[in-house]
Amino acid sequence: MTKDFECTQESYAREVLREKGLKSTAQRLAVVHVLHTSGKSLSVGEIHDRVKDMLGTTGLATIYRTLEMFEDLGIVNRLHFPDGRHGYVFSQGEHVHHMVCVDCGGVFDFPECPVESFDYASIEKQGFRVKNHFVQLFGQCLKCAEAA
Amino acid sequence: MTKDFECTQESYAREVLREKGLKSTAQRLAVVHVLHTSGKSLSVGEIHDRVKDMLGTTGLATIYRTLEMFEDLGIVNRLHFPDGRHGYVFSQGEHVHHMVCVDCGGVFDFPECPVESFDYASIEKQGFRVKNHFVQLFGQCLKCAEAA
DNA sequence: GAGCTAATTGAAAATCATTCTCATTTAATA
DNA sequence: TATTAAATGAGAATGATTTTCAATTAGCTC
Repeated sequence: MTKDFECTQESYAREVLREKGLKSTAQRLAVVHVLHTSGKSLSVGEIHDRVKDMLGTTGLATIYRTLEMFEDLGIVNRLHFPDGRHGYVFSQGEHVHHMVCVDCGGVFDFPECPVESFDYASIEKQGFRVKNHFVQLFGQCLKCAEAA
Repeated sequence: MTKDFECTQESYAREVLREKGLKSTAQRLAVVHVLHTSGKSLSVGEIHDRVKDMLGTTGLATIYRTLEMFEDLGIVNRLHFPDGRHGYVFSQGEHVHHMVCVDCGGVFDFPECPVESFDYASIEKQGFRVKNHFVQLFGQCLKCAEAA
């Protein structure tokens, strides 16, 4: 499956896949497409529905397999919501964190990492070696604040 | 169910429950007990098993109901693991974050919040109003580092 | 461009996690 | 001790995720 025109996100994914010897299937590229054009995080079910719209029949298991693989590859980030649900957003592997609008579900990046500049002294005093971290902000976006 | 001797964590939970007009049942206090004596976060299933050890028969649904309620009351915090699983730790309502040892699963608090001192300027420029945040560190604890 | 092969997929079943229902029990209060 | 609303247990129901396996396909090679 090759298209004449392809956005940078799809080319990026294609490239990462090739580097790992993985195939750039229509399903995988469709997942990239729905995620990066969505503007908000999507649940597995939403991704599945949109990919089905694009490709016709598509198995749910494929969506799960793709998302798991993409997370390992740094192509998607998984968000955790307070109610236990998960959402997925496109990522190009940069270190960003996400701010989620609790009203509309919109997701916005913020590149400055609050944890990176944090002084770990008190933690390291106890002997911990911090390897990575998960940060997510919840709040209200401009649009929803105005609508309220 | 009243005991002659009770640890501060159980008294604390009992107090929070009473304030809300909720009952201090054996099951609820057992959940507090297994969580605060565990030293690491526990899954729902682990909590269920340990509570059953303490009380004999106990319904799994009760554990779920208790954990959900306790989270609302600030008596427990829920952790999110990279693989999608959840763990629960005891909390006395303070604003702490958790550092999880990826080897032994041990959980350690750190009271200094990296996000609270963070300069939100760039985010607020875009109109976001940050309401709360979720932060979790992953790494290796002293014991596991020494054992390795 | 056709053939080859390992990777990938779809569909359904299997598994695991979570919530709901409802009859029974119990903590808290009087 | 009696009352009553809150809480529980058991199992069914629901929902999320993973597995299995036969059929399909992307990415080579020629």
